[in-house]
Amino acid sequence: MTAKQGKKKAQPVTMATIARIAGVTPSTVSRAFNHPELISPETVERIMEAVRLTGYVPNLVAGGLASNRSRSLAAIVPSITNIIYAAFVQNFVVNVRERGYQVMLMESGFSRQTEQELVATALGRRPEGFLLTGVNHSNACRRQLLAADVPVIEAWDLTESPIDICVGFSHAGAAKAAARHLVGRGYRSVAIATMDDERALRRRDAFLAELRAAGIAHPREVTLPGGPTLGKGRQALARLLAEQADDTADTAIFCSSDVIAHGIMIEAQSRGLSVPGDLGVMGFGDQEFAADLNPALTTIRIDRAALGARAAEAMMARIDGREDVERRIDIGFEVIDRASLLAR
Amino acid sequence: MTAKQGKKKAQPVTMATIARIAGVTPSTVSRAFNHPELISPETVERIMEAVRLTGYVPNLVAGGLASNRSRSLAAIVPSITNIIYAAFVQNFVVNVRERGYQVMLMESGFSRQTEQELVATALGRRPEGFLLTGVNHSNACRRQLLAADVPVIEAWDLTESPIDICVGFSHAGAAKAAARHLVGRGYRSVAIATMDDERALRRRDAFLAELRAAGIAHPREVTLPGGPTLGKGRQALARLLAEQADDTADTAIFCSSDVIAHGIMIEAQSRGLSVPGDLGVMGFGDQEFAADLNPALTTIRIDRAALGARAAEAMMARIDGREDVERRIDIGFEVIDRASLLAR
DNA sequence: TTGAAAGCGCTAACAT
DNA sequence: ATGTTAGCGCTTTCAA
Repeated sequence: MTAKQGKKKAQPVTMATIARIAGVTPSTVSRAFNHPELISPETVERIMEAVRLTGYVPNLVAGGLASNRSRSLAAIVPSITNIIYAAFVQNFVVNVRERGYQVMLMESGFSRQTEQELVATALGRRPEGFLLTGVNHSNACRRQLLAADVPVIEAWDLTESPIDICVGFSHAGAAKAAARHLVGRGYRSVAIATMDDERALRRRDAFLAELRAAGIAHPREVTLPGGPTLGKGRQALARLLAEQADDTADTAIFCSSDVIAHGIMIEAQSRGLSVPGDLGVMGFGDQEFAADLNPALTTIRIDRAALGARAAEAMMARIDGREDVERRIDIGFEVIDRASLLAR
Repeated sequence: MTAKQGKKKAQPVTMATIARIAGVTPSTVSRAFNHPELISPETVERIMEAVRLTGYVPNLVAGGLASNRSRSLAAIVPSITNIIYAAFVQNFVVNVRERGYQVMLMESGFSRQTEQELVATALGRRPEGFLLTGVNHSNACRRQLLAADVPVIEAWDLTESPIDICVGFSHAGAAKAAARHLVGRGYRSVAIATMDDERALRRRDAFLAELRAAGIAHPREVTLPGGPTLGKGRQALARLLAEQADDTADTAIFCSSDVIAHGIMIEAQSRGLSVPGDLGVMGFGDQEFAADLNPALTTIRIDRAALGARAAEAMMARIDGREDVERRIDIGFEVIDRASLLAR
């Protein structure tokens, strides 16, 4: 509108524009934004006035190039549509935003290969740090990350040898706690319905081992590929029932996800089986809906908000150059005892 | 490792490094990446060899500054943890990725004020386009977007006067279709359980109007604040029942979300009410779980994958400078008839 | 098909 | 407290 000289294209307002209007040099404008304490209040005010006047928005990509600080972070999760990861990453995003960081969110689909490709792509934008899911990455991926020499937070899992920092909980520990809880409830016939992703399988192994240790002989098992859905939960029970049609009584099923547990409860209901009367069900994750099911679902709570917040905190600490950061942050888990198991 | 001269900090490999190794100038390297057809195959090969050797990753922020093309897009959705929006945006992301675009995903929490702040922040990174949710934005927001002079896709809703392009469906139309479906099924006693976000309220209004037109006098109504949860669905039925304890028979409830519908089904079950026998339930969205409920949920399907894909398509068309793009893309909706209503 | 040169919009020593 | 001066790592005319 106010294009002077009627030039073809309205030339964009840059820091130089602001400097001219405020009667200072660009460096002063830059300082007014980044280190206002170095500039006299009056000058800052004049500059801000010019900013208001023009609607100037500092170009962060230019700034990033000059300062070698992109103020961006890369986050790679297995799935954005899985609320488990969405809630976690959301908390991470909110926490780093407060510090002026923008996150580029990417989805690996549980594939190490994809993860690696995403890391490579992300690297092009020079993020100042990476948030990864899990601790199992391809060698190429680790190599690239190491070469980039930026903080790397591995979330959702714990390892003795993180790339940089890991924040999560012991999947084996959680699964063992589940097994003990079931055994403690008096269940001697136990089954497991599990997704086939790495962490779920790790839980399965620990769960089975703990059962064996408790003298429970032949736990039934059904593995479900891909992401958890109600439909897969229903199938899981259907399959389990097909295998041992006669006696489900006194059986409890541990699921790798609350969603699967929920599906099992629906299938049970549709077959006239009562939970927990005819069948005990235990979930994993303590999603929002777990307490609202009927019966309310016994499950294992993972504090996803804390996970995101701690990851953000660790990331910021590293970016600030602090070396005193814990390299292995355990957020723990908690067995949440509700009504979907028999109390004996 | 191979830091020559034992200098303090291993200086990063840039385009100049590659140029030196390949025996060409930086401009040739740049062309090899962006316009390989202008370069002799042998030269390209030598350059790629140097890239492999060094693990060079082009700096997109420098490139973006030089070319004034950030190859990034901003997307603002009300909530990332609501699967409805997550699925939509996921499809958008996947589709623009294929074209080399990275998206910065932000969450407005259904607040116009927040949305505007996010737009302002995003602008600093000079995205080449914006994906917004809904068609209702603050004036400041519209102004900024207009000033930025980039493509803006407004999704999930349709309007006669989009900022640039809108892709969505008629919420009024969908709600009316729901009302007609219920009336067609013979329901004369109808209730609505709705969230309080803008689009849900728009559906409610249209739903109520259509009922009125059909001569249905006093539909009961319960409004639920915030995001949809199973718990809120349960509460909704509890409240409805508290108001008309005597006769729920022959009543159908239309919900603004499948999740609410699901909660209502759970509450009904816990009270010994049969669906659809004692109570009809209709959802909205056709989420993945809807078909797996017991009874399967009658609902209105919104093709979220198509929504994301069409939005991406429109965005890319605009970025390519095509002017022939439809400004108002209707993806429609579909009544999905399942078992949660009585068939009379 | 390739090179030379001039910037993109900003930041960060180094001066003053 | 502010100005000067070099870049940051790339792209893109314009030449050759």
